[in-house]
Amino acid sequence: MGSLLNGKPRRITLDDVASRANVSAVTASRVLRKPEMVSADLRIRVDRAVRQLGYVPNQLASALASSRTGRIGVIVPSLTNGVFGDYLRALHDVLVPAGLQVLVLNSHYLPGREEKAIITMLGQFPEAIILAGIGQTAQARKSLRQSGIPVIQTMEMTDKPIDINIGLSQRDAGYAAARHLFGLGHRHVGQISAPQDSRSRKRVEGYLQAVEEFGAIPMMVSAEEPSSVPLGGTLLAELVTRWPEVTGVFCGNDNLALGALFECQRRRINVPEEMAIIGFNDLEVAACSYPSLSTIAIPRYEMAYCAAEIILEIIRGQGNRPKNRQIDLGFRLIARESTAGLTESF
Amino acid sequence: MGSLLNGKPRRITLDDVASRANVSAVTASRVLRKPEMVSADLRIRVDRAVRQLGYVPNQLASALASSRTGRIGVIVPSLTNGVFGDYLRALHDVLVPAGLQVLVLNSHYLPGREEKAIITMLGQFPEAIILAGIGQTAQARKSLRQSGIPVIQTMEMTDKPIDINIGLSQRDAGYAAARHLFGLGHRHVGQISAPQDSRSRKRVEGYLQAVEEFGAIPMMVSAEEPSSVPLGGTLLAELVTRWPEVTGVFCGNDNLALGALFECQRRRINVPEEMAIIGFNDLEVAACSYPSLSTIAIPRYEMAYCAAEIILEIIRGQGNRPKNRQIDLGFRLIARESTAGLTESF
DNA sequence: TTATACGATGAAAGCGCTGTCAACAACTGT
DNA sequence: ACAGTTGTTGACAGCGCTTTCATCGTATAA
Repeated sequence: MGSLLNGKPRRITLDDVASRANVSAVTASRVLRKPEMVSADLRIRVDRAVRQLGYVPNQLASALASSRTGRIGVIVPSLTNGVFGDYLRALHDVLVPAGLQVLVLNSHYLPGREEKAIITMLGQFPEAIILAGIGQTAQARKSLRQSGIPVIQTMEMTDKPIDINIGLSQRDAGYAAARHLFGLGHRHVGQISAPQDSRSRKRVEGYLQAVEEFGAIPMMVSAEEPSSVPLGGTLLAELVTRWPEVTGVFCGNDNLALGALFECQRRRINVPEEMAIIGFNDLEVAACSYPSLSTIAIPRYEMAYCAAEIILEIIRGQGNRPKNRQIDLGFRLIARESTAGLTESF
Repeated sequence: MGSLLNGKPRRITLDDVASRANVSAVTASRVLRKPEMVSADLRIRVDRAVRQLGYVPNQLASALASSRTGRIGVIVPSLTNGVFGDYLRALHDVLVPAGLQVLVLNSHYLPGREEKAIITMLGQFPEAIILAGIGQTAQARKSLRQSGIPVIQTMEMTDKPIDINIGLSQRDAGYAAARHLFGLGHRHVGQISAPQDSRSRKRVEGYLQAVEEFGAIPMMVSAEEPSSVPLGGTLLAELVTRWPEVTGVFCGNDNLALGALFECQRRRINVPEEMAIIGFNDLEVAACSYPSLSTIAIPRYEMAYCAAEIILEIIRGQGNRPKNRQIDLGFRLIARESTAGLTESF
């Protein structure tokens, strides 16, 4: 059994299975792809042969012959960000049971790398592509269009989707976060961010809108480096140094917010009494930190779920796109301890 | 009508390029794969045809014909865990510049899903496979052996590697963490964990060894659910309820440690004065929390880097495995504020 | 000059699988 | 009993590319 000795272990092919089961290769193939088309008797024989031989289908050959790769391409800007954990989970939840494979590539928040990732991905012949954000390069958009496959842009809304767009208004969400702080009575509300992507910038726009609406002065600090917990601390330090009067801060995301919280603790600034903090995304940690973090919950699982279902529908059906190509899934403000104290005045 | 997806324009193939350049398909292929074998004249003609037609090679067909896919399979138990972020980065850093593709699958810490992932992966014909951990199912091990490709198990050591093993002794590392607490003078050292994988269990073994060595009583709380920050809080609460005398806790990983820290803050238990906390992995957040978290740093980047280089060597060379198939990269104890105070007594 | 080596090129043969369609058996209703 | 139907199965022809291996012209040695 399993002799590792002989020099060239030829791979088990469908033909091997077929001859072992005394059927034709086509039938063996059908047992694997469309079992309902084969009689029970043969099905059992083939299944047994597959098991005995340890046959593993060659997906390359299968894809080449059928021009269906069963692959869905996904490009996200980060794998470690908790947001994309839930996002990818939703994709798997829908796509894997449907017999599709999810291919993930990481763009590292860089449009250039996203473009490369898209090209690479297209070379794999995915049957659809799901992207995070709407900021693809012109070249990338062109390649995507040319490919003819369904393309879903997620996480934010756009008026000119490449194909289909599922998201939320990041600007409105940013506005809601800032307005929450102003509504609590804060007059000096700061903003810290690591605006690597257009979504982050949209949130800042929302903040600025609120600032203007409440007749306040914008107080913003940002960094070009990737967002991280420690960066939140650094940025908060810079913020309170430049504007000591700040009593509330809207952080571009929950990691920054957590870092800001730690920095406040380190500096003996009480949260929320002396500094109210609101984050963005509603990562798991936001609910259990001390004090717990107020934040904006975005429907990341739902967006991905919805995207996956639409893809399924297009692939199963005749490739017809849904009537509605722009879907806004909204967001929710979650008020927790880090902005508690005063009652919101409206 | 073999076009991909709803009968759009036919894809440009190598034959199209060849006839446009007035050469044979073989020559066109060579221009792309082994340009030095083709005369300058033809090379230029083919290159021009490629550009004019916007030809993109079909990797499926190429791989099928040459039985070289240029793919390296990687299976990790989690994508969101920060540990695997660095791990995957190292893999990309080495493999992508070498012209290889990195295919990642997620096993969700379940041996059954890992087995499925391995089968799926093998169906893609990777030229090598990198695994996290050593706990593969018997079936998975068999398939891997049968495939004949290099297999590298990482993250922990084993006496019986499937092929090659790069890691560290999780048991020793767990022992070091627990011993650190005992060494600081703590007599009642607890342990919390979410032992989804064998690595986590090995760390607990190390803890138990230290407990015995210091003549202490084991005080352990664990949960079967996936590890998370909030779970750390829950487990710490359970720990101090069952053993109020506990003054130090070794957390199975940094997320649990962070949750434990928050729970201590919530309960007004001072860290480290009343409760020393040590985590595991040295995630980014451990260094910047307040108080900062002591932890065990594991060479996750190095392990992956090393694995990638070995693979490169095997693939480039004649498939010869390195002489040393078991590589222990060690670990480091990082003492920070969460275990500060007393001076370690040895 | 003739024999010989060599580099450049193309024809043919698959890689392992699936789509198509024809062949055939086992039914149905009249 | 017959044609008509339904359901199974297999032969064949590729999918787009690469890998032989044979061919050809030219440069080198004798």
